Amino acid sequence: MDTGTIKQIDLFRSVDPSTVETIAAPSFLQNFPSNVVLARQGVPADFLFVLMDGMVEIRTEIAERQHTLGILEPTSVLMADAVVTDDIVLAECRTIAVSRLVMIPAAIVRWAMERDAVFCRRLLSITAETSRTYMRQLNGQKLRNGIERLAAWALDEWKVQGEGEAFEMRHSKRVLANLLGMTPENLSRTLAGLEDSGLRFSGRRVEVWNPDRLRSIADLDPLIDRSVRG
Amino acid sequence: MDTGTIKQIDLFRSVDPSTVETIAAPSFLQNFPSNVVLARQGVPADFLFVLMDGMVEIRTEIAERQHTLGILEPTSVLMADAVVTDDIVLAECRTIAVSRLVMIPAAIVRWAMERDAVFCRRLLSITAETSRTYMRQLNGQKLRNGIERLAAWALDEWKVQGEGEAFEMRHSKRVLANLLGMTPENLSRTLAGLEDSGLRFSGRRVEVWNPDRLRSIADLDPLIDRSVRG
DNA sequence: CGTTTATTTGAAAACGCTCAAGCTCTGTGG
DNA sequence: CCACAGAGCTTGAGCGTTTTCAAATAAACG
Repeated sequence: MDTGTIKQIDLFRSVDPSTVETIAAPSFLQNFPSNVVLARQGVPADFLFVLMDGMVEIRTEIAERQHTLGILEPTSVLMADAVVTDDIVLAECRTIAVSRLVMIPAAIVRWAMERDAVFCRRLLSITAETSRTYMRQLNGQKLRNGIERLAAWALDEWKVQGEGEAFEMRHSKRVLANLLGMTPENLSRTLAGLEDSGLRFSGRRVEVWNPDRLRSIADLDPLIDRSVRG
Repeated sequence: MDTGTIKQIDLFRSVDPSTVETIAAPSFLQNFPSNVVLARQGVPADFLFVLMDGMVEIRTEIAERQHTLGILEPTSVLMADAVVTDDIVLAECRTIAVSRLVMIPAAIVRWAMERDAVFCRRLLSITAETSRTYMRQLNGQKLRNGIERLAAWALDEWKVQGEGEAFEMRHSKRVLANLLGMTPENLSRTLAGLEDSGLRFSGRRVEVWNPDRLRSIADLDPLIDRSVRG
C-alpha cells in the first residue's frame, strides 16, 4: 500500500522511513462491512490491524457464553499481543460498523520489531497501554455493579464528546450491554433506573441532564476510568 | 548490585552486557517480609521489580471493595506497564510471602528501552504476555462461575505441579478466594460442593482424586487457561 | 406493509454477598 | 499440659443483584 497513509499512523511515528516502506509493501488498506470477523479466537494471528475508520468489538465466546473486552475506535491497533507473542488470538475482533483497516502481515511486524528499535518502542508503548486498558476493565467489572458501570460509561463518553447536553451513542444497546458486562435485559432495566438520576436515552441520543448526580453514583476513579486524572 | 544475579533474569536474556551493567548499577536486591506493599496504586511507579523468590499479589482496592488481578511467582516482572507508560500504578503490588526482589529504578528502565533494542524487545515480549494474562483473567471472570473457576484453578495448578495425587497450595484460602473473584465464605461453600466431584482440601494439601470429573466441570479452554494448548 | 431485529417488561430462579456465629488450628504463656 | 487468644476457615440465614425464560412492544429494513 502507499506509504502516505501508513506514515500518519501513530504506530509509525518517528519510525525510520525505510522501515515504514518495508512494512507498507506487503500491507494493504481494506474496507469491511459491519459484522465481519477480522480475527478468529483460538487461531494464530495473521495480521496486525490498524483501525482507520469504523468500529471494532473485541469479544470472546466459549460454549454459548460471550462477553466483550472492549470497543475500539480509530486509530486503534488490534491484535498486537497475539502478533508479538506469535500465539493464538484470545479474543475475536469483529467490525460493528462499516470499517476501513490497514492490514499488516504478522510476519513483517515481527521482522520489523527485531530490526527497528523505534518501531519496537512504539509497539511497546501501545502494548503497555492496551494492557492497562484490560486492567481497568477488570477493575471496573469486579469493583462496580451494573448501575455504577453504566453511570461511569455515560460520564466517560460525555466527557470525550465535549460535555454538551447530550452525546451520541455510536453502537447498539446490545453492544453497550456486552461492554458493560450485563445482559441487554439488565441494561434496559438499569437504564430505566437512572432516568431519575441524570441520564436519559432517546434512541441513540444520550442526554446527561445531571452529571453531578451521575458522578455520585459512578464514583469515577483513575484506576478504572481513562478520562479521570488522579 | 552485582551483574551476576541480574544476568540470569529472563528480562535480560541476550541483552548487551554493557546495558545490563548500566541497569545493574543503580539497582539492588531487597528482601521483604510478607504483607509489604511494594507499589501503591494511584501513584507513579518508582521501580520495575523482578520477583526472585517469594510471592506477590496484584490487587486493587477502591472504597472498601477490593479484588485480586493475579498472584505472581518467580521469576515474574512487576510494574512493567506503569514504568513503560510513565503513568500511575493501577493495581497495588503486595508481598504475600517472604520475598526477594530486584528493584530497578523506573528512570533507568526507560533510559535503557530507548537505547537498547534487545532490551526493548524483551520488555515488549513480557508486556504482551502480561496483557494476555489479563485478557485470560477477564475471560475467566466473565465466562465462568465460581465452581468452574475453582475447578479450573485446581486443574491448572495440578498440571503445573506434575499431575500427582495432590499438590500444595502455596498461599492461604483467603488469597485464593480473592484470586478467583469470590469471598472466602463463598470459596468455602464452593469447595464443599466439589468434594464429591474430584477435589478435596486438607489444610494446604489439595487432592485431585478425580481429574476427569473436574475437567467436565471446568471445561478448560486455551482462551482462559494458560496450561491448556489448542 | 410485512418481516425481521432490537428493546422492554415481568416473574422466577441462580448466584454471590453480607452479617453473624461457631468452629478449628496454632502458638503463647502460665 | 492446659487455658486462652487470635487468625483462618466454615456454616447458616437473609438479602441484593443479575440472569434466564417468556412474552410483549417498538424500531428498522427491505
